[in-house]
This record gives sequence, C-alpha cells and structure tokens, in this order.
Amino acid sequence: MSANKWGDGMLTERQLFILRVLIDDYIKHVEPVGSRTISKREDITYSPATIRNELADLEDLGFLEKTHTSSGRIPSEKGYRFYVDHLLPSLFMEENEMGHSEFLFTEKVQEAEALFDQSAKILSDMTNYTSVVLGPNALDMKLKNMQIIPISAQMAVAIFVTNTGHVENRQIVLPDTIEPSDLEKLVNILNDRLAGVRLIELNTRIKKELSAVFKKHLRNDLNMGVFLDQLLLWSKKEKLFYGGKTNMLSQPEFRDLDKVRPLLDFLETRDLMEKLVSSTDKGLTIRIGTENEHEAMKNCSVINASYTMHGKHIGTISLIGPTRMEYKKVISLLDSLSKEMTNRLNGFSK
Amino acid sequence: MSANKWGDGMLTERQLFILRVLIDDYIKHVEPVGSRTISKREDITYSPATIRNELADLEDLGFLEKTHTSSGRIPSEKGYRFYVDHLLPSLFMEENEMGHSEFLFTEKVQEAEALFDQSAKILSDMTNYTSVVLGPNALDMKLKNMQIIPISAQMAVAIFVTNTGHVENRQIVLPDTIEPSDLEKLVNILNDRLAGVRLIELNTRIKKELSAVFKKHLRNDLNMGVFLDQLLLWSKKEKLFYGGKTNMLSQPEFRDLDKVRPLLDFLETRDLMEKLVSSTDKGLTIRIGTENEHEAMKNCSVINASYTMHGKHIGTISLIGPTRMEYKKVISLLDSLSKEMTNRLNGFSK
DNA sequence: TGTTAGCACTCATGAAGAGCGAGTGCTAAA
DNA sequence: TTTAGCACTCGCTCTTCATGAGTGCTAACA
Repeated sequence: MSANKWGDGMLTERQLFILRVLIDDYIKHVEPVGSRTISKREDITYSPATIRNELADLEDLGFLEKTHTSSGRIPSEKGYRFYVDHLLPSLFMEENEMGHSEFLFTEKVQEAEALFDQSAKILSDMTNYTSVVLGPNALDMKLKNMQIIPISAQMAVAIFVTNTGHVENRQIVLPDTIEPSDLEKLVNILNDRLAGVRLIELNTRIKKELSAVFKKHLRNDLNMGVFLDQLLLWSKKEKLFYGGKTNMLSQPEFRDLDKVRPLLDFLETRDLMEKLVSSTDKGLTIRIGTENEHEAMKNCSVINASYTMHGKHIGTISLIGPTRMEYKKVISLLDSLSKEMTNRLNGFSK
Repeated sequence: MSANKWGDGMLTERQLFILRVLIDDYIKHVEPVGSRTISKREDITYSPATIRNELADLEDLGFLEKTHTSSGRIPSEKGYRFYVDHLLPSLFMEENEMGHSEFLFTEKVQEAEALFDQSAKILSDMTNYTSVVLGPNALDMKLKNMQIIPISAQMAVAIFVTNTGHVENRQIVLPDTIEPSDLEKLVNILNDRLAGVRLIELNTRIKKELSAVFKKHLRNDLNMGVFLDQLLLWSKKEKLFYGGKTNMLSQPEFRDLDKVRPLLDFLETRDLMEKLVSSTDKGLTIRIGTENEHEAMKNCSVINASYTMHGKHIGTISLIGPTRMEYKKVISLLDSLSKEMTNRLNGFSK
C-alpha cells in the first residue's frame, strides 16, 4: 500500500480499532488510557502486551501522546483529526437514525432574533459546551423601506427596514439648510429607487444612479454628499447570540483558572469570536485545537454549522468545547439543529 | 455616651483609628492583619499587646473576624459597612481634589449606546472590577414618531422613535382584512394624537381616548383590539452594558473555581443583574455582601451610581467587586464618571 | 488604671519522604 | 506473532515535621 497523508502507510484494521476504542474511552473518561483498560473490553482478544506494542506504533505515527513517560496514552490533535475524518462516519451513520427532531423551543418563536437566542441556549444546555449563533449580516438583506425621523433641529434618526423585517437605525446630523420638505422628497426618492437593493450596495447605487435625480428634484445648495455618507456609513456587524458561556468552567481540562481565563476572555472579544465562527461553507466544518489559529483556542474544538435562507448560507451556529468533545453526539445534534433553524427561518417569510 | 446602632457605645478615637488602619491594610494586601503589622506603622505608638487588646474588643463588637483561632483579623461585613459610613468620608474629602476629569472616551461618542458601552469599559479597566451600565428604560421616553412598514401580506414591522432618538421595533401580524390605506390612516391618527406620550402609557391612552376616533375614521370590521394589543405589548427591558466580565477571575478571593462559577453565572443572568443594578435613588448607593440579598453576591460589594437627564434619574452605572474593594478610589471614580455621563448625555439633546 | 513584656499555645503552610498503583518498555519464551 | 514476566518510572496521596505568624493570658510596670 502506498504512502498517504497520514504517515508511512495505511493503518491495520487492528490499529484502527484500537485507536477508535482509545479515543472513545478518553472522550468518555478524560483520563489517559492504558493497555490494560483496552484489553479488558469484551471485544478485544489481545493481551495488554500486544496492545502496548500497537500503542507504541500509534504514538510513533503521531496519533497518540503520553502525559509522562509511564502514563497511558491520550489522543493527539492529529489523532482527533483522524478520528473525526475516518473513524467517526462509520459509527455515525448507524446511530443517526434517532434524529433529534424535537427541540424544546418555547411555544412561539416568531422573530429571528428569538430563534437564534433560543437555539444557542438549547444547544449549550444539551451539550454542556459553549454555543454561539452568528446572526445574518443585515447588510446583505434587501431594503424594504427607509425613513428619516427628525428628533430635534439638527438631529434625526435614520431607519432602514429590510425584507426580512430586520430594522437598522442610527442617529444622524442634519445639514443646516435642510427643510422638512427636502427631507420628505429625499426619503421618497430613496424608497422609490432603492427598494429591493441590498443595504451594503445602497451607497454605490446612489452614487452611480441618483445624482442626476437629486439635481433635478432637490435644491442644489444642500451638501448631499456628506449627508449621504453619514446616512449610509454602515458600522454594525452581525449579531452574536451566546449559550452556556460559563460551561467551560465545568470541563475537567479547564479546572485550572489560568487555563480558563484566556478562554473566557476570548469568548468576550467580539472580533475574535466573529472570526472564529464565520464560515462561508454551507454545511458543517470542524476545527480542532491549533487549527483554530489562536492561542486561547489551542485546546478547543469548534464546530460550525450553517443555516440557510432560500438555499443561501446566511449564518452559522457553532459549538465550542474541549478538543476531547463528544463529536459523535454533538455533530448529529448540530446537524439537526441547524436544519431546524433553517426550516423555521424559512417558515417566517411565508 | 449613649448606645447607638453600632453596639454598646461609641468607639474610642484609638479604636476608630485602628479599625481604619486595619481595613485599609486588608484592602491593600488581602491578607489577615496582625497586631504586629499595625504597631509597626509610624503613626502608631502602642505595642502589639495593646493593639491586641483593642482588636479583641473590636472583634467582640462585630467589626472584625478571624479566619482561624490564631490568625490576624479581617474586616467583617459590619466592619466594612462602618468603614464606608463613618471612616471613609473624612479621608475621602481630602483626596477628592484630584478629580478624574479626564476619561478616555474615544474621539466622538455620539450616541447614547456608545456612551454606555464605553463608560462600562472605562470603569472596569480603571478598577479591574466588573462594571455594568443599566441603560434608560426606553418605555419611559416620549413618542416622537411611529411607523408601520408591511414586509409581506401578513407581516409588518412596527417602529417607535422616541424623543431621545431611541428606536424600538417589533414584528407584528396584520389583521387579515386590513388595507394599506387603513394602515396609513391608523399611523396618522396615532402620530397626531400620541406624540409626546411616554411609550409605556400609549396603551392606556389609546384605550381611553381613541376608540371614538377609530370608530369615526376606520372601518368597523377591523379587529383593532387584538391588533393594538399586539402592537403595544412591550416586552423589551432596559439594556445592560458590561465591562470586565472576567475581571473577577483575577481577584485573589475568587481564585477558586467553585467560588467564581456562581458569580459568573450570576453575571450572565439578565433578570438577576437587572434587579441587582436597578436603583431608584439619585446619587450613589453601596451594598455590601449579604446586603445584596443573593447567595452568589455574598462576598461582593455593589456600588450603584445614578446618571440623569434633565435632572431625572434614568439609569445607573454600577461596579461589582469583592467586599474588600478599594472603596476610596472607586467611589470617587464612580461619582465623577456618572457625572461625566450625565453631562455628555444632556449634551446630546442640545 | 492603662500599657507592655513574656510565654505558652494554635494553626496554616510548605518541604521531605514513604508507599501505592497504574502505567510503561524490553526480553525471552511459547 | 503473541504473550508472560519483570524492572522501572511517575504522579498521587498521606504522613510527619519544622517554621513562623499570629493569638490570649498573666503579671509586672509607670
């Protein structure tokens, strides 16, 4: 057999089996697994000594590690990666029958925000890990209607309603010379011409197509350029919804304060979280340990699942747990939950 | 001298002095303070033995405690309370000269939300404790304008803009039989009659004063009752802005995971936090340990400072730290910061 | 009468060492 | 190829011991 990306050659059936058993055991008990423990399983016919030889080989191949010279083995990052890619699917298929069709949403979840919030809570409650829902980017939604409501002589509130019912708003400073009638005209023009345009594109559309219209209908002395820039300077990003922020504290590997602290700080840092949880992939992605490319996450795994609207990826629901997480359970859970979210979300727009 | 609420009688000057020195020292070093430590201070002329006698008396009076029979003393809750009420002001006045006039807000803080958020961050950064700003209750603001924007045949978005520029919005289900023109009429009536009314009062005002108007101007077959209830069912509460959520982890008294966990969980529980941080008082209130009336807060002190708008209390900025917090520093800081918030907030509305 | 030196006593803390047990790698025999 | 046997390694836990910072009490002193 030829070399592959996993090392010098393929693993033997027995090695595969032992590796899987060991990782399963470690995930369950969070303690280094020794040869004796493995040999005691009913379905294992080999003696501890034989197992030891195999374990030494698996360690040489980089799938396992020891915590000290005479300890049992724990999976390495590479080990988990292999487990997730090659050992899980076979098991996974069998058990996936019992779909998690019933999630305990409270009676009526009418609005998207409530759906996201509850999904995050449900997921973290069911797994005891930390979950995050990355909301849709409102700027990708299409403009349904906009309003400018003056609240004082100089200040006004600009409101943008999207086709999904999301509302963006911000305060703006009115040009000195503007009249209520000008404002009304402006709002009418914008609503006429820009309904159905994605918020993020409003700015370029206006610059390209509407300067002529403005010239025709509005007084020339208004400094529309600056005003429009202010109006359309989008700053808000996707919203994040959390569940089980403190669940990390009950994971045995983070029993140590100095280990949890960076983790909790990470969770509180919006930019980092956004990056961690964003994915352009439809479907499900798993990142293990250092694959997350941040020191604080080096002992964590992150699973992102995509939810969609009209078939388009618009956000993710994610689970953050220790690298030793219950992948089997968690993956199928996340899979069903993201589908459930997609269903309900698309139900809203009917 | 007659008995007072602090015990059998007044404390002697020397007792007051020793108590203050001890608490100051404990706050600084977070370790039980012994007689020797106190007697070593320059301004103390008595021997350890004398101090010991006084300490024993102060303990009998309930101001001090021991961690074990032969340890130094630490302040009791009653001790802190006395310290804050009677020992602090004298010191406090002298040093308050150096006001914290310069808070490091980023260039332009234009909107209230940004102000609250930054205030919380600044406060937690400067103290290394956890801070929370309780935003104004939008429902107490006055209606400037409302809009109902249909987004599909059955759904619409209702938007309420307040005189402060705050925007409340929610999705509503439209009555089957309603026409766009009905909606327009309704919005016009509401804007005409209800501008300037506090959001929280809209419902009663409508029921009292507008049913006649509706009868006159709208078709009778519309089931306005249910619709209006839906429109005016306020659910959202005041917003909370956090700073330094994980700062508790660096406090020596919470080095133990089992001690921080309930604390962090508490911080994440909206209802509890809201209750903790709400206060109707103008000015500054301090609650020490069990005065907070929640198990998780029994080793914490909470300081609430009020910020106002046009002289009216509209929200609070709070600091949560261990009972042994640096009251002196923190109180003057919170005092100045809440005033700064008030200033900027009132500046916005000019 | 208030203050202080002296002294016996307490208790937390940290270091040192022993014993245990779960694990290993290696060797030699089946 | 598999396995029994064995020496060896570490991490843990428990105990013991010494140390030192603190106390309360008593008796003497100013």
